[in-house]
Amino acid sequence: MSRAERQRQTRERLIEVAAQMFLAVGYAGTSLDKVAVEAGFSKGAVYSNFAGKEELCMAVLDTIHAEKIRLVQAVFSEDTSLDSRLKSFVEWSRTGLGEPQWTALEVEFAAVARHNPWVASELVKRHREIRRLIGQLISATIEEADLETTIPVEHVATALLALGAGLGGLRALDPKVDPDVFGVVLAGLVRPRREARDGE
Amino acid sequence: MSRAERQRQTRERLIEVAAQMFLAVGYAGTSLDKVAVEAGFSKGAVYSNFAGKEELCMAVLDTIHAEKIRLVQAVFSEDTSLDSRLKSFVEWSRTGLGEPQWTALEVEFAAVARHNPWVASELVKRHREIRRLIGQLISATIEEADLETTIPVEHVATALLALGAGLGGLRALDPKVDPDVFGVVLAGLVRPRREARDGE
DNA sequence: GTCTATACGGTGATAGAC
DNA sequence: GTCTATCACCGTATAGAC
Repeated sequence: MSRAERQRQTRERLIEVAAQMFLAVGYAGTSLDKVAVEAGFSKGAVYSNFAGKEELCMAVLDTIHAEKIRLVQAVFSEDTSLDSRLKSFVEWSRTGLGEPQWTALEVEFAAVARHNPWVASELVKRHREIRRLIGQLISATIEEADLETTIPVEHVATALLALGAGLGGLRALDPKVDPDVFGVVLAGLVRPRREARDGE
Repeated sequence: MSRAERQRQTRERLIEVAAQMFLAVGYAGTSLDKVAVEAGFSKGAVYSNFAGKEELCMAVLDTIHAEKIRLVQAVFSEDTSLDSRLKSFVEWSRTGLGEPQWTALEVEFAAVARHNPWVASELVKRHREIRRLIGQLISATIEEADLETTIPVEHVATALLALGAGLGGLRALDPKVDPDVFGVVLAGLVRPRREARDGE
């Protein structure tokens, strides 16, 4: 028991340190040796707990994802008016969702996946799940708000995921890129629902 | 004279070979040694013609950018109906603009810029120029077509650039991601212009 | 079973010969 | 300008201590 507990702590400590480094200097810029030493271990400890650099980064991203999803769902579960919740979401999307360091890592790691089928398939799983989640949130929200999307909801979900990643990438390079673009585009893709259609 | 000509040929040959490799296996996956040998030179020749891996990749991207811009402008300069030109563009955007290998490289290289201020500033220059170009094309097109964007044109330009990069990244991983999302979102962001406004 | 120590192949980069 | 030799560094693999 104490054995398993210690390993869990080692694993978590490695993930914690790795997360800081990956976010600060990117995937390629992070060396496993520095991660291990900074965490108080040797490089071999990393390989005892993770199959390699890719798996470590995947574990890091998974903890970040869990946190992001938790936050989004918390925002949409607020017991306030719809307007208030949407405002909270848009406000949060500017900082938390588009966080350049995170999005840049996400996007850099996706490039790594091109050489590693395992990473690719794992990422695809997560992307599909996230798009499903986004679609659900949008569907529920626009229904409550008597809005409709100007394009199919699945397309909106894919577009928002891609837009978030792309914007984060741009903003990581150029701080002048307007972080509001995300919310503005989202607003541009919905319109008031016509309760009673004329011709149909 | 023959001297300068030979060096120009060496440089072009290196860029040509490097472009193939960068696109095929990505930035990190490409080694300068293999590029040099494949081109018929030694690694030192690369360093005689380029300051390093980053500059070589930047040169590769510049040739690709020039080609893409040439194609887009050719499409919009066609001497046909507006509908026909737009159709050409949307058709081309599905394959040429969203080409996963290219977008993935673009996005991977942007991650490199985080350690290299020179790369960062060069990329920012190009992004701003491209957004300016996109904005011009959109402005001219929607005016001719009596359309208007639902959000400011600058935002549309930024959004399309980000969306293209993000979608390319997603599609490089997951072929099932719908390539039409780009065109659909673009269509969702424009609407017929009201010639005579009521209230204002 | 975990972690340390060490070694290996390969990379980007540099210095010097031609 | 180009090539060869060399260096420092990284991810990975393995052997052995506890």
